[in-house]
Amino acid sequence: MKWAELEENWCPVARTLTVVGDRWTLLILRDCFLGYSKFEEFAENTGATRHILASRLKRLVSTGILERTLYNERPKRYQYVLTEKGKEFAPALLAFRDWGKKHMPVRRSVSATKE
Amino acid sequence: MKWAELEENWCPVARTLTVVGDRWTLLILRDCFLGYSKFEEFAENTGATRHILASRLKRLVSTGILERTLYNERPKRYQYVLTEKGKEFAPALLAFRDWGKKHMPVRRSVSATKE
DNA sequence: TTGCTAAAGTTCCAAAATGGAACGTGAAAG
DNA sequence: CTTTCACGTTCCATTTTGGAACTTTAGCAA
Repeated sequence: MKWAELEENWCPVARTLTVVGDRWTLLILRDCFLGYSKFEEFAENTGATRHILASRLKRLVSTGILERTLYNERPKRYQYVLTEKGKEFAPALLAFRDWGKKHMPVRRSVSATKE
Repeated sequence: MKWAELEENWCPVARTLTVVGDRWTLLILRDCFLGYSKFEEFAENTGATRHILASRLKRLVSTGILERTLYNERPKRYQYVLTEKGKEFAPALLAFRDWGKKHMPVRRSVSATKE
């Protein structure tokens, strides 16, 4: 089954997944809620390759979840900000966060200092 | 970046995505909440191939979200049911549902009768 | 005016994941 | 015997992804 077909699914969960049903998109949105808005910031914070990042941002913009706006004229620099539609995704992200906090503890036992 | 690395991410959203961050896993969970529990039911309702379905179910069981139990002795038949950990994913699924209902309307204009 | 840096992408290719269909298994039913 | 059912597994071609290098536009420094 292809992505496109899922868009017409009777189930709203399935349709939602056509936009955020992959490994990186939700991490980009998380960054947006944390106040980040630039390509380089997303690249660094999410760990997604620039390649994938570019395609995900395109999709988020084309679906009206993010808006791409100019923040510097010369040279042209763009930033991505949440639209109202995007902001309304907050409850889902919070639910993921809460569930993860409770049920997905970080394995790595003690220390955060390298080893 | 690999899946495994995301498991140790500081962010609970990222860690949650290591389990449900793909196209099909959430649809399987949706089915579980709708009362389905069998391999064939998931295959039919989600549209995932049996191949992928088997691997996703394995992951959901290994992460303690679903439990695989025998419901028929001979021949051996198994079913998958939500654990407490799995049931607590409900808020996330509901958030996806609500967002999808509001922001991802089904495109196909009228008729449901084929064309 | 040559060189370095920065932001935002794009391009290329090998590696990994996925889709689809066929096959395997154990047991009941016709 | 032959089908059917439920639950997977296997195989291979197609897609998607990861990673690194490259591109473009322009400011700033030497």
